[in-house]
Amino acid sequence: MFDIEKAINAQILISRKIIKKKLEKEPKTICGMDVSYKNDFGYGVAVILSYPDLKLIDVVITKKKPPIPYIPTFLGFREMPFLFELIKKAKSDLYIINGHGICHPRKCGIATHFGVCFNVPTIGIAKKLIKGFKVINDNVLFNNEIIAKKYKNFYISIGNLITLEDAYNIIKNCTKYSLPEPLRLAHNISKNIAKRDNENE
DNA sequence: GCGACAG
DNA sequence: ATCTTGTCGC
Repeated sequence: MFDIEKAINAQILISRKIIKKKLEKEPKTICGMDVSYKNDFGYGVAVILSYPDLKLIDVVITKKKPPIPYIPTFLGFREMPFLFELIKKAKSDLYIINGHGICHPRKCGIATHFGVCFNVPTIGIAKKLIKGFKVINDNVLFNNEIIAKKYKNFYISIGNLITLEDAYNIIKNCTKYSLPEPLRLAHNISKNIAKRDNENE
């Protein structure tokens, strides 16, 4: 059973451990992570690219059943097991996660959840805002603070160990199409694997 | 009937 | 997220 009260408390504790600081140095590698679903299974994929030239370095895949169904604002608890398996084999200077970072009611979207738990720099990328968040002039405000930036058709917020300015510039530098390259590739691969794996049954 | 909230 | 075809355009 999924205990909502405990999950909320966990998110609050995690949010207190966010470290917002500039990257020590420019990342040499960036990893995009995403999970696609088909029937009972989820397919997690991590794609590591060099930066800033964006050459493919590695792809890691994991297949398993998600622990809980999707519950808005608790995505981290559903997908963390996938990210945990992926990071074992996918070490990188920076991680881009499909989902929000601190642009979340308790400042604990999946990118923050993951970034704090594994003490790695993360950026959250999401195509839609969570209920209650509004964008004004491409800025998402939360208590008079710019908590996320809209860029093209998605939103950028920090997860952990980075600043929004750094995150924005890096995302800008690695977005050629509708999503940042590491994430776009992870998304495409996970979707294809989910489809293909299911066809062989 | 009301609300409709990442993936 | 997933269910789903063709079609327009570069």
